Amino acid sequence: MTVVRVLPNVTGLDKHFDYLVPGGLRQHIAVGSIVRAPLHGRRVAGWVLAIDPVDPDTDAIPLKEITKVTGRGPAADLIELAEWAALRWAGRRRHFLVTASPERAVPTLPAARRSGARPQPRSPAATELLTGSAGGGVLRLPPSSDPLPAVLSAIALGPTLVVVPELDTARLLAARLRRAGPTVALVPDEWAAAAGGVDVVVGTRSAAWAPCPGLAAAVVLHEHDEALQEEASPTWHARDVVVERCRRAGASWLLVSPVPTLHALELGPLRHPPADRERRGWPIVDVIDRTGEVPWKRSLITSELVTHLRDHDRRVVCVSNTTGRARLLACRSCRALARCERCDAAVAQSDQDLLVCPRCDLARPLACLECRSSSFANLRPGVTRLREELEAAAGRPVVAITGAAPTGDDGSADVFIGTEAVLHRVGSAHVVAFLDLDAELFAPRYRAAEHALVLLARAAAIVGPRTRGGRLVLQTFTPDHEVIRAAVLGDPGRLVASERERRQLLGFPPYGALAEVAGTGAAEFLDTVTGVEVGGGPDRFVVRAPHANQLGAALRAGVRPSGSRLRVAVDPPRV
DNA sequence: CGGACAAGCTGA
DNA sequence: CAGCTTGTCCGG
Repeated sequence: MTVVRVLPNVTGLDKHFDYLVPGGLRQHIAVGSIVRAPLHGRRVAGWVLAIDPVDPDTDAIPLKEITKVTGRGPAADLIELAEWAALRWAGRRRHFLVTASPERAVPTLPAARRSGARPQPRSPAATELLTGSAGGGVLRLPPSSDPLPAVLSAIALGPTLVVVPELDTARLLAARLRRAGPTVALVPDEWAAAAGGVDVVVGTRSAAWAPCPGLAAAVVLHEHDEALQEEASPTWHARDVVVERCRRAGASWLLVSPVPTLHALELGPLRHPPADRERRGWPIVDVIDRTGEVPWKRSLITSELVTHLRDHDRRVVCVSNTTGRARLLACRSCRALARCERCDAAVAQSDQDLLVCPRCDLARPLACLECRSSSFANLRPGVTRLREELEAAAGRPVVAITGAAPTGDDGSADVFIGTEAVLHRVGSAHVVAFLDLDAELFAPRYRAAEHALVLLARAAAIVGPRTRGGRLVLQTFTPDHEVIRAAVLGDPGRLVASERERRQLLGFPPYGALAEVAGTGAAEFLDTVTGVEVGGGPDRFVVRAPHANQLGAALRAGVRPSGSRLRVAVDPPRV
């Protein structure tokens, strides 16, 4: 009788078990199939990792039988990719296989839908990268330019996967592609159609794991966007999964962004339009040098800004980052209010990314007590007061927009103030003003400069190119900063050389691997991890190794002490 | 993870 | 010593 190796879909259990397959079920089973099987007195779902495994380490044990075949799951190549990702990000295979599986059972696949005609490639630069000897590359396009030609260049090669950071972008792109001719599956909703076979599979981060039989090419749009990385552990990044998947499949890949990350530039060659054309795609940048301000008269609302605010024909978006000054926080995953573990008071976020209790001064790492998530919503930022001041200066209504509030651009005002979330909520404006860009430029994170340029690129997409009057206003005490020069010249490449040198010198990613280990039992756990350099502590450690794969493997080989509640984040977005 | 089973604590 | 909690082990 056939034997299958099954990985149970059970949290906290990363072991596989062998089962017998009753004759009637054999024909419905393939590697990746989702089955039900008895385990320790219950019935659990799981994935078939292998059929008739060559190393049945289980000779002595009487095997039980599979109960049922639920349906299709991730194809064999994705099962292997999950194995790789589990090592790379020190996670469990289960996490990745859940992401790669349909939300509801798919007993049978629909027939393939492929349009006979392939689109003409529309972007010579994209085609060059996709068909080059490196297998792929990075395409830098100015902020508001249309990526569709590059996507069509990929589709011309065969079945294509397209990953974008946001669901709205995915929906829009899917609709545009359908109009252009190719057959499209928007995942996760159309997982079955994608698995059956279409010309293009489109989706957000999780689409890196979507089925795409015959994969010939993959495109990641907005490669710089943080949403491409999973916030919860394992903190995998869609860019890296897509590139590894393509390498294994012999497919081509393309990373598109106005401001590609150093991580992307390490993966393959870069192409971009001629300097003058790229620059025309960026907005006008007004740098407001605040170094001349009288210290006791400092205000975030400068006279230059007031000029824009008083021009009632202009929509103005103001960005003020309140990092380190949040008064009230709630967990983004479980919605619990961040409270002090000793006295239960609501805690504030300090400048050092600690949760600090205003009542008893106890500090702890940025992690939810309920669910260990480190992502918090800022419920009471300092933006409220700024809104009133702006309104007085502008003489018209000003709407405050923060990450937590469900408000957006409802048409009731043409001036907005908010944290960087405002850049996601307002679709278009004439001017975006960064009231205190230095807070971004000098944030205590190794990726601060890169992130600041990402914000400027996002703002640039909101106001549009200089040829249509788009304008950024940057208030700063460091007008010669490389990030500002890059924006002024419309040349993101200006930041790359200095940033690369700095990171190489300090061994920061991508020229070295970093992980953050926090939670109870972290110290004991790290005692069992070998071949890495450990710093920080006592409740939050930074772990380093020369290469990401090495770091992930070392962390996964570590022994978690009983009762430990660890959060392991490889390549954490902010350190 | 969650069921099984052992060991520890409590009260009549 | 039944009845309950707490902890550790392990699954095919």
